[in-house]
Amino acid sequence: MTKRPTLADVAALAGMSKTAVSLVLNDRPGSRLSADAVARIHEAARELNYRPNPAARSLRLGTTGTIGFISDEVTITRFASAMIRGLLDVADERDQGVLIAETGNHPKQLAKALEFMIDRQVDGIVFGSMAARLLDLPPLPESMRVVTANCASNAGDGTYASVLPAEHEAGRAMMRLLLEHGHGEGIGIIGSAPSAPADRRSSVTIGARFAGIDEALAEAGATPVAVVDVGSWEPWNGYAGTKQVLESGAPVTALLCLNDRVAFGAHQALGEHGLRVPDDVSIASFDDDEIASYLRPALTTARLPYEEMGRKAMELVLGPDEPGGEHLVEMPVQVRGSIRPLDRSSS
Amino acid sequence: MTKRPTLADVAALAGMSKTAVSLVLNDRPGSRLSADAVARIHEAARELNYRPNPAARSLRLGTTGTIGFISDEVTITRFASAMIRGLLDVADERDQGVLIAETGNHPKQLAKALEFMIDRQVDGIVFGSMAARLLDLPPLPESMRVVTANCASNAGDGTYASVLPAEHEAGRAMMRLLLEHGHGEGIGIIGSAPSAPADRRSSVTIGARFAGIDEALAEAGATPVAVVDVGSWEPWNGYAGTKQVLESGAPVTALLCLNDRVAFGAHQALGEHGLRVPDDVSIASFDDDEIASYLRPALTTARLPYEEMGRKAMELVLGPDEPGGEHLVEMPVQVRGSIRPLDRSSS
DNA sequence: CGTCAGTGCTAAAACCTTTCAGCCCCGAAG
DNA sequence: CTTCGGGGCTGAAAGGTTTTAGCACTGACG
Repeated sequence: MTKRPTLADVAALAGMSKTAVSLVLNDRPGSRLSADAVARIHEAARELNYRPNPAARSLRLGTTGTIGFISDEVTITRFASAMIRGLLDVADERDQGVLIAETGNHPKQLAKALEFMIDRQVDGIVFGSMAARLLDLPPLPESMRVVTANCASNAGDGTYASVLPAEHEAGRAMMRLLLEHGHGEGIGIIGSAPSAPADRRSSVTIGARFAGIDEALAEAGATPVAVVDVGSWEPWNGYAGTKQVLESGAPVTALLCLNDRVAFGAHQALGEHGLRVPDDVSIASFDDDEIASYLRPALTTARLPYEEMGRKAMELVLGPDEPGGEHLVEMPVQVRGSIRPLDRSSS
Repeated sequence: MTKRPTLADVAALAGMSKTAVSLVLNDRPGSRLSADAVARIHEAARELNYRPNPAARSLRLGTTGTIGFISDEVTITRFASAMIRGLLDVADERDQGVLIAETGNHPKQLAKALEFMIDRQVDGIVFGSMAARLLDLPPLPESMRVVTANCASNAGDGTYASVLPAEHEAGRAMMRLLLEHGHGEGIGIIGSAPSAPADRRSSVTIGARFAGIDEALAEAGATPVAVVDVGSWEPWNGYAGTKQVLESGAPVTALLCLNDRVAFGAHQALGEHGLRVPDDVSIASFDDDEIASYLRPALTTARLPYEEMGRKAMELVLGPDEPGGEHLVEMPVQVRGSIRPLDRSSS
């Protein structure tokens, strides 16, 4: 193991100039070298197992074949890690590298990560977020390609492309599913309504989810028999909120939980009250978290399409066109055992 | 936004040579420049907001300030993603970048990722794995610093440092915990024994966990009243395995589950049999997975220290000394509500 | 006065690519 | 016989940094 072969080594072996080798290896159109020369160069490169030095290339070209991924906590927490899978898949297909950094929501960390990426001359940046928040981005170099995944940016002029889950559709679809199963008279909703629907900073998308739910209700002329605000969407809050509904005596036949963890808590509370899923109460929720499939019966839930958002974001940032606009990714409904048609006789 | 300032720009502004600027900015020991010159250079650099070009530096130095992280599925799946948190934390503290790639266990992908990292001249590589397997690594450049996290490599000569969870200790500790709570006469173990303890390729560490469990049993002269092999450690298998134990009529007072997902299934099976945790049956397990804290009562479990392993691995690869040897990271026991002392009267 | 040791600083090479500008030669057209 | 065009190829510069070797000067010492 001596030293990596360089362009000059290949040139020497092939008996040609560095220019010729570079031209051939990058098969530059318009450069006319004899077929013989081309063959000799390829042969020499193969023989030396030549691989170009990316640092030198970057220096000359100002381009790196690397995309930066900056997120609040995507890489770091388990919930959204599928997003990385999507990003990496696409990057790998196109032989691009991915440089990652996490900010933990500290603006200072964000600035540092950004500086780092720009210094390294990444060809583009994907910003990811766990909760679909509005991101405060400092001004970036004109030429930098930027896509935000599961979040939007403060650049209100639509400068940056954003990839978001189609929450409106999903909210509508889940509620309709419940209605179609005959639960119109006994629907409970577990999970807080967004405190200020216009507060895009805390969540860009949850408002849309609620709008979809409301739309489905309005279309059917139905009203929930219970709506409980549980604060943060954690299992213990779902448990408490559901308990509260049950103790109030509201005649629920189905629960729409705002995420799977809340649904998990609801499941526990139902169990303790001697109610069975789905025989006594149906449950529908959102996210398709890991636990959704662990429950017995497994949860019917609308999947947050992290992997697809990651793919889409990387495709946009690598794509031929300047990225821009809002891209919605479908939230597929995973139909499992937690919903059943309401027995007419019991109404 | 014109062009990034270069060393030459700083030199011109300070009225000094590029050499002087480089010397000062890297405060090279032994270079004697006048205090005045040093001040002028710093001032100029600050004024232009100069930041060195990493590509140029890499080209010259052959070093990149970047560590590669290659794993089978760590980044991609949720279970071990805390490992990345540890890696990134340390990297960030030391201003290092992290380049990631996933192999999905395909040797071809591994080769590609490796080639990529070597081309980019990363300063070191951390190999991670979800399941503590034995990794097949192709030969690497002599100078490359390598650490494996939650896995070992085939380089049997101990060339590469490895960071592993202290499974033996943890196995022993969990079993002792159960014994100390008076469950010596009624312990059931849910989860397969490793089919071939010597098969380091499928798991380098699970053997040690079982050895620890056995050691604690032997020390106390106790024998489990039931041991059930459930195949893969998933909730549904834990459920089935536990059901089998209960139906066999074995007088279990405590269940040691080989991971939290199995424990989750066990919890469900106990519930369906009208048994309560921990009043009727105690549960202990391993991993400290997300769901361990969702259960009611929450699970007492020995944590798989992914984050700490990530930290340790990055520290080793960045550390001053050539990494080497095996580094065990403690698996702390998270004591929660799922275990209670056995009522003497019931024995 | 010559030498010597510091002190303060710099020119230029090296790292490896890509690319602009241009060289030489040959055959064809004027 | 010149001019021209094009085919086949190359020299050298540029990109931004680090580092080696060494220059010019001053003051002290023999």
